[in-house]
Amino acid sequence: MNTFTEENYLKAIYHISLQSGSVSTNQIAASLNTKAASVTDMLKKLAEKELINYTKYQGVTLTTAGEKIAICIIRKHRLWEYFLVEKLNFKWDEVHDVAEELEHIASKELIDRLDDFMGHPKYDPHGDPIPDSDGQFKTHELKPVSTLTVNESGIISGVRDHSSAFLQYLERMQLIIGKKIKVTEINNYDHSVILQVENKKTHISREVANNLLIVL
Amino acid sequence: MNTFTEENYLKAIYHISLQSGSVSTNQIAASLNTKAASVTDMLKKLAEKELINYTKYQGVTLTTAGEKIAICIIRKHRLWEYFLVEKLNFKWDEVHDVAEELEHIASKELIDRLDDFMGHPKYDPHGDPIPDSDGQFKTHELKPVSTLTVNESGIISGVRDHSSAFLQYLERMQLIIGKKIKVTEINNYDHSVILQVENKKTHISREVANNLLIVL
DNA sequence: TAATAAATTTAGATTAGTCTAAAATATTAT
DNA sequence: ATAATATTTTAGACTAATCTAAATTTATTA
Ligand SMILES: [Mn+2]
Ligand SMILES: [Mn+2]
Ligand SMILES: [Mn+2]
Ligand SMILES: [Mn+2]
Repeated sequence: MNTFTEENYLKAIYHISLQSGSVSTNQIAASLNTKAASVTDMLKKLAEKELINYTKYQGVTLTTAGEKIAICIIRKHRLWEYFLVEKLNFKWDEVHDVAEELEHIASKELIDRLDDFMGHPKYDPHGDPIPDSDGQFKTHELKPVSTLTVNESGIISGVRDHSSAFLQYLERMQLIIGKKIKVTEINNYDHSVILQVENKKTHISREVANNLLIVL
Repeated sequence: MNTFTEENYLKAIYHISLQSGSVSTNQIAASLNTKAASVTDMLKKLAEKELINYTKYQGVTLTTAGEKIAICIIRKHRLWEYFLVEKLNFKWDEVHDVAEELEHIASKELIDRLDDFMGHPKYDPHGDPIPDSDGQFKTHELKPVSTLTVNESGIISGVRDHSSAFLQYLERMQLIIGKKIKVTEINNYDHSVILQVENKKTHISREVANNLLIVL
């Protein structure tokens, strides 16, 4: 098996590659709060184990084996987050750090039974898809509220920023996964947006509109 | 906070001291499948942190702080075992190894909410008491079936041997926590015991009778 | 009490993961 | 194309946890 540290590197590489395509040493270092020199050392080890493709100075990609491990960790992370929110009544902004620990519990049996126990949820509390036992999951195409024009509407389905500050703000504003919203006005000057949410109007900044994701 | 390794040492010291009173370097090494030299190194570190009282060649005892940590780990271990059996349908012989990992998840909030979720169970699946949030727990006085005489009875309430071989055997024989048993006969030659369990008779060896615990 | 055996500690190495500082390579801008 | 800058890798050192082998201390037993 792999160490916690190796698992965290694989997960970081997976997440970065989803956004930027290629994955650089510095990106990994930033994402794991470590130094580039440490990353280089670990990349050599992961390449040795054939979990990544690595050529000096050229960045890395996951091998099939590496990606499988990364997705398995992400499955565990998101299932535990779902458990914490749905069964133990944690708030959606409180679960990430505990899930960072729980995701490294090895037992596959455990996570599959937990999945059964909760009825095979498809999305975690932040709207991110939960891979199934075989690592399969579908990404629904999400777009930021900021891409909508006046009178367009959608259903809140995810967040781009996972920070607890942002999550707490959304909860306070009742901008919660599953709610239907409609854009009633866009401010010409600062691009802030006024939303119709149920029977209330809510005014959000451009930045919030950029980080709040919907499906049509 | 403490490392997993430190936590495992504290837990081992706690368990050994319950049985043998004093705790020697070799006992710890045996219990953790490591070498005496490694134990000595760790004892120095734990003494430095004031979690144990240690004088060279004299064995160790836990300080109040050390005992508090040990009990906290044991609470987590036993609550997770309860969760695995009661909520995820694991068998009682399958949960120990996973609990050995889960017990090191740090969050106190998590374990207290898990405790709430399950309704504050008092005993784990093997009959061992679960310390409450403040580390308090009561030990009911258990005695081995082998101490009973003919016609005495009791309720199965714990095991002395936690090996899966023994647990699987008990389950196969339907000798399960909570069942009432009565000694109907004791074999003079090999000290094996015949039990009345509900409407059936069950024949168990001296060794099993020694490792199966009851309350009167 | 002195010799022997057992338990424990020390000395010196090893491995995983990390760091800083310096060297090498790649990128960008003139 | 060359110089300046940014990125990445290497070199060398550190900590935590472990090991084996040797030295020391304690316990046993003659
Ligand atoms: Mn998360
Ligand atoms: Mn999430
Ligand atoms: Mn156990
Ligand atoms: Mn148990």
